[in-house]
Amino acid sequence: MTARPVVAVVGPTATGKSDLGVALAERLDGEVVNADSMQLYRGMDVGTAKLTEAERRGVPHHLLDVWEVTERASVAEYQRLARAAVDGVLGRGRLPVLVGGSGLYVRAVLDDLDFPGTDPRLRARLEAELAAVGAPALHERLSRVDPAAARGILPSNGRRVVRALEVVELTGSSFAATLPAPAATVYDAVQIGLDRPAGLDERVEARVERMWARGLVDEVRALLRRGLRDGPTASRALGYQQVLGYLDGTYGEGEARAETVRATRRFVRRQRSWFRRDPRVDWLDASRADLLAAAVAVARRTLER
RNA sequence: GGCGGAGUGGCCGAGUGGUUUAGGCAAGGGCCUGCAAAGCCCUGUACGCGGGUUCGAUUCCCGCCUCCGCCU
Repeated sequence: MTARPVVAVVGPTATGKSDLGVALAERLDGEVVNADSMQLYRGMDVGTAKLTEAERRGVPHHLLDVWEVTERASVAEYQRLARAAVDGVLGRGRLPVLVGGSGLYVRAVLDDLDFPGTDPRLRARLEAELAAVGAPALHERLSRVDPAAARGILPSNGRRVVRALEVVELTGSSFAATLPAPAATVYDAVQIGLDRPAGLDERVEARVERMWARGLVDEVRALLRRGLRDGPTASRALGYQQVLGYLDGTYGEGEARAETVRATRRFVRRQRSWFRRDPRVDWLDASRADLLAAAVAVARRTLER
């Protein structure tokens, strides 16, 4: 058995990662650590397809419901929390099962990523400038102070230009604009990639239908009272964003639902493109009958080496 | 049957007698170190059919077909 084992279940949404995570934890004496950026929010349950208490079947779950919807998400903070959670599980002599489709979050836990700091005031200033002069102008400035970073970021991508400028101003040194090759791992991790080459579109549709049936609109109304609109991250989550649009009349309810389906499909494409390029991911077709056995086999093969 | 209008890439939808042949959506591909369910980038030579005019027709003319109105 390796020293610091972690089993990660990754891949696009609506493939059944959460269920597999629970099953794996049961079989391998594990505890689940969430790696889904939106399930970190308290009160975002039906829209994020968070497992219910019953569905967790007694398996401890970490890092669900830790942020208020008004808070801006932060990978760096997530990294601290998640590493602490994983280490806690290991300390109990159990197996951490990291489950989630947020690519950067998964990587922040498993790989040796170091996020330079941030400063709210500086960030606010840069964002104001972005709004005033536009992304290309800021990008030009970036190319003067940090040409390498500028080359790695498209002039149109305001968000990333702002972050790069922030890091440069804060640290006085250059912003490493590209990820290191996926190699430097902090844990002895297996990444099981779950996908459904056929039929995922239908599942996405069914999932959105279910979200509505289970009261997504009411959930959003409740979150509104807790400041959802002021949350820069939570208010943009799939489903939530569209219901907000419905509630203020931007579109009808049916339209909001259809738009949620479309946006989720686009999201699936982005998730695939993120996870596909990591050669360490072992892919399994989620529709196979012996999925759990296959996943257990993959986990054991890698961990008991 | 008559009159009028329309037929454009998967859908919507502009437009023009000829270097780069709109745009939007959908679809596909990609990027990614502090909002990542976010942000950003790339990819489609299509003009109903047959003739004609022309150096050249998606664009002009004729016929046909289909659709939509109105009339009989």
